[in-house]
Amino acid sequence: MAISSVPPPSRKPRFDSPEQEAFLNLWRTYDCLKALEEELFARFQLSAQQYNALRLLRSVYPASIQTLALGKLLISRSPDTTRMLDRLEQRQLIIRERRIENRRVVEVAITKQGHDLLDEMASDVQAMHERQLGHLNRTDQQELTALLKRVREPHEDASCGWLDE
Amino acid sequence: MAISSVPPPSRKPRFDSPEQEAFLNLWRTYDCLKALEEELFARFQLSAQQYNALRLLRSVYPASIQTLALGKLLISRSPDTTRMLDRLEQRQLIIRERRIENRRVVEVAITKQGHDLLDEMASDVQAMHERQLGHLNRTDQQELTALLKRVREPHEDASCGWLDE
DNA sequence: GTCAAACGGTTGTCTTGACAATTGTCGTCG
DNA sequence: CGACGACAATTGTCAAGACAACCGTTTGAC
Repeated sequence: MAISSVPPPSRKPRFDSPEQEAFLNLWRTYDCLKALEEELFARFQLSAQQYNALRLLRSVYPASIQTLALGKLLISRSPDTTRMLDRLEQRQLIIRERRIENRRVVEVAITKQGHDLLDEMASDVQAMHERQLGHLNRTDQQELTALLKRVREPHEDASCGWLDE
Repeated sequence: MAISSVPPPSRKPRFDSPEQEAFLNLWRTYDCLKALEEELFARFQLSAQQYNALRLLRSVYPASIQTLALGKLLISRSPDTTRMLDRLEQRQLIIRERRIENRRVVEVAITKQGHDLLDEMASDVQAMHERQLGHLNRTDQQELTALLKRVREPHEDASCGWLDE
């Protein structure tokens, strides 16, 4: 089979359906904003997931939370919570402790160093979010958030419930 | 440092800013819909990126396209186009051919088998998109798409221009 | 012509995510 | 008490993604 190298003769429709167009735009937009995130987090040697884990741990501080419960709270389901926490523990940003009364569960909490790191990052994170979405006015932001929630609504009960609210 | 195991004393605000709330919703929603995609594509032993590559190749058929140009058209930037195409070529879904007049460039095109696979998947893909976003009416879909485009607008020129339109 | 820079793609290497099986622990039922 | 199933977490393994260095090729300057 030979390959012709003439320019595209007739541009076919870009999307097969409006649903596909919406989803591909969602994907593309997420990917676009994610790049801004990662650029920032990389400077602190963190992944977005790790940052969110720290953020969640701070939100329950001074209490702690079980490993699997934390995993469910994370934005994207990650079956690999253990190893992600390993890396955070190595840097002493979190502390893990096996319960005495139930040795199956491991409680996770953020440390002083973890708090300090979040504080150190705070202003940069705020600036990054400003770059990401600051050009939308408050109304549009709320509308976007509302639309996204409605997109998830029929799926929440299935595999992707969000317990962080 | 001891870990207290009492329930959270006072729920802290879930988000640091409306921008963060919007972005985390975007992330979560993308992740949620992606799960539906992957469930489908896995049945055909494809990744979402590979499916989109095939879709793009079909859209320029019978012409072909250069490797790097295809990489730029893909939804999320992947520096690893070569190996992804390797897998597609092994299954004879695409064909690659080094140009004679410029031996640097490699032209990529979809094959008969590639077309057949897309045809075979078509109805399932349509049904999946229906499940993803079918519960939004046409107006809301368009509004979501429009909002997402406006989100990307100031970033397009930077690292994430979308050439597929 | 010859050399150097730019280009297109490929390969190596390391980290990260995905899925499955395993370990250790607890509750419970016989 | 002892065995079994359920549960929380960990570990093993493999495929994907990220980043950078590396060919082969072409172009252009001199």
